Amino acid sequence: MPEEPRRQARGQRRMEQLTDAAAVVFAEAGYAKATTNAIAKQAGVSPGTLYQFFANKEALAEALADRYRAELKAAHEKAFDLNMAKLPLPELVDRMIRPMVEVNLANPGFKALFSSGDLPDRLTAPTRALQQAVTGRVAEVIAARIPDLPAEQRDTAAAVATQIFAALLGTIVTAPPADRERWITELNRALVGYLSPLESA
Amino acid sequence: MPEEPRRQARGQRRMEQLTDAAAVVFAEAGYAKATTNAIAKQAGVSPGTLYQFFANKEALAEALADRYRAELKAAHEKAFDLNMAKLPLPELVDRMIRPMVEVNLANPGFKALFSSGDLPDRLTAPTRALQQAVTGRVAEVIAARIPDLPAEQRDTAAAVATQIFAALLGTIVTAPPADRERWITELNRALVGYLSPLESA
Amino acid sequence: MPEEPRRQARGQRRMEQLTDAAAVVFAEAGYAKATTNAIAKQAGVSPGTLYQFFANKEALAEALADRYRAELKAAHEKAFDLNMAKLPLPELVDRMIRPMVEVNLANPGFKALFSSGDLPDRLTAPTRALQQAVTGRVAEVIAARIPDLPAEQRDTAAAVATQIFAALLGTIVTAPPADRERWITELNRALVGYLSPLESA
Amino acid sequence: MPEEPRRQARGQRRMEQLTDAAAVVFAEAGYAKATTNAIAKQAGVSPGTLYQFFANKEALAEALADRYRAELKAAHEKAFDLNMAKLPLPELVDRMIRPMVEVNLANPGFKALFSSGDLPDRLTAPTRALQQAVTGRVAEVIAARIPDLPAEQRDTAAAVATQIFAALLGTIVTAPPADRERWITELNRALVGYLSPLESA
DNA sequence: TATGAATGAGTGTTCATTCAT
DNA sequence: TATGAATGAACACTCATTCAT
Repeated sequence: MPEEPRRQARGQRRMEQLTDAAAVVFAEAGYAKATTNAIAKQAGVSPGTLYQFFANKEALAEALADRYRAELKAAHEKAFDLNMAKLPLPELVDRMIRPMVEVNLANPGFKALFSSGDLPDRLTAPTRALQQAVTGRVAEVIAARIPDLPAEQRDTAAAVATQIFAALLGTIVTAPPADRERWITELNRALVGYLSPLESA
Repeated sequence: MPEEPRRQARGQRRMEQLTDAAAVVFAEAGYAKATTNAIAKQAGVSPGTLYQFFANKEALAEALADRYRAELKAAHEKAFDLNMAKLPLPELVDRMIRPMVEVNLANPGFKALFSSGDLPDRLTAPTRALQQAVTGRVAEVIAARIPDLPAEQRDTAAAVATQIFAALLGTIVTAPPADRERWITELNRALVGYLSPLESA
Repeated sequence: MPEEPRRQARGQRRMEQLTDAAAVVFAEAGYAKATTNAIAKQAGVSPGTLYQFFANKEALAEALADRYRAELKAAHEKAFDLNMAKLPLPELVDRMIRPMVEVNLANPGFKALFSSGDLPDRLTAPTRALQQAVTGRVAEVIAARIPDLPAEQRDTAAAVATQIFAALLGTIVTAPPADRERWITELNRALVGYLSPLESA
Repeated sequence: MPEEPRRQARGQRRMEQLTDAAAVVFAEAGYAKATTNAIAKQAGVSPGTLYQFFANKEALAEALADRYRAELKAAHEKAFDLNMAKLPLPELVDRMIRPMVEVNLANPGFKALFSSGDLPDRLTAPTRALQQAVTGRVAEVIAARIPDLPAEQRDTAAAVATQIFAALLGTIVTAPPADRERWITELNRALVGYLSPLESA
């Protein structure tokens, strides 16, 4: 009797249902104002069921952040490999940026978790994890491009670049689609401007 | 008998007491989770008193934002004048940045209002006003330095610079004091990197 | 498994519990001073539960008014039919009045909703609905008894009769039981006195 | 030095100011929802001053009721004397009713105190006093007209008549001026209908 | 007398979370 | 597993009343 696997599969589906719903509600209301009851309803499920799978609102955010992390990673792996690290910097930056913007556009809840100043302390954890996933990836690319850069400088640069990216992401996503390209260009220029001096060091 | 002025003075003091308290509580809890009762208690005052001076939580935030705006302006005016616009860019940026960092360090609630993604819609107004005060100032300086730059490019640059600044502000303020200088340097490099290409256009 | 019906039944019971409690508290304190927390406590339930079933205090009053309307209708239908419209007027009036007085005596909150001057504007709606239910019934009876009476006169008479009734209801219900019959007689005389001239028109 | 009288005069004026203001606010908001601060503001006075003259909200209502009582009495005395008690009943009733309606129309707060179902228990006192002033006057007239009527019946009749009057007053005052005369007629018919059988007893 | 800032218990309402079914 | 009724502490805000000036 394949009871167990079936159950697990069902559970898996439920969890996705719920994180999907959370993404929608976080996107509409922001994390702080999102209510678990609203998320449950959006998932077509009772509040009790939600708590069967997630210990609390925060756990839901964490799961969502994990999912975004995975999606981000997949998008990057698909669009980017370390051989590209030697491309001209503006092009390299462009190739880094685009998939992230697309993941963002495709996932309305992303921004609520990725760039948010007003969260309860404990939620900073998943937010930070999400940011660090990006930072780590950026650090890798920098390492591939400028192998001689001391680790500390490299990590600092990656952190700063990520923060610049996070800051402008909101503007890009919120902007009318027609303006989006312009803001992406600005983001590119900002990152190139910041990173290029490192290469000649 | 200076009855009236005395009373007004008392009212003035109370309002400061309350915005002070709001700053503390916003800093600790963020705007969304800050409670008016907590603010009143922090001010050593009953909730009713708070509402004698401020119509609601939002009004408190607005008043606080106004105060920060004024303080920012004063700090800038003291430390900076447009003659400096012709200094070497890194130095210019440094002179712009430092007073803002100091105002921030001195005002724990600043960040909660200045860089916050998760606010009720209506609060976006004071937040935006605060950001725009900065953006405007930056635009002025750019205009003084690169008079031929088209207005649109100038405003875009000012907006982007402000957002980069806002993004790194958190890191600077949160960082252990020993690391602060390092982060300020990075912020400087980021801004210089972004802005310098404009000069040769 | 009769899960669903059982749940619904429970919900139904809760709603009755809550309207019962509201009736008691409205009766004791009047609508304006009645607090939802007091109603919840009277129902032996937490405030949150109250709001699971009723969107707000007003909704509770509306439900209560509806219930009274239904009870009134039932009482009338049981004790009265239009064939009686041809009885001698005093007897007819008596048969109209008695069931209403009884419903009133049995429902302590009735008066608070039926005859109340000091309600928030929006609550006037259920109050008015309740009064109009009575007015409508009275108009029907008048129509059956005096078919030739122009509609406008009939409706005016019904409205006035209802108001006379509402005015004396308080006295009747408040009076010591021993005096009640006396006041009912007076109410009867008042209504007969007002209505009888219409018959000879 | 005429200090004392001047002071008293000033106090008198203040009290009038305040009862005037209370009348306005009661009329607009009803007794329950009227706030003492609103009354003070309407009087152009601070809340503290209000409490210098009136122990509480209720005392204000009492004073207002007293004033209305006096005004009513004056109006009646001006328009009516006991010789009229022998007029045909409809005319007599008309002469009783009109001045009261006029006082009502001229005093927007009257209704809030005279016919109000939803008041805190203790306020019932002034309301009742107001109603009893009317009842007493009606009883006098009945006594003059039907001297042989036993006191108990007379008082009952006066009470009932007053309540009928109170009930329809709201309709009359609220109605569009064009309809007012019609409602006054109905009130007259109701009272005549109720009272005329007493005469032939 | 007059002021108006101050009080604080209390209001209607919300929501993360639990638990009997 | 799933339900959804139930919880209750907490929230933003109000207002009759007091009191230092």
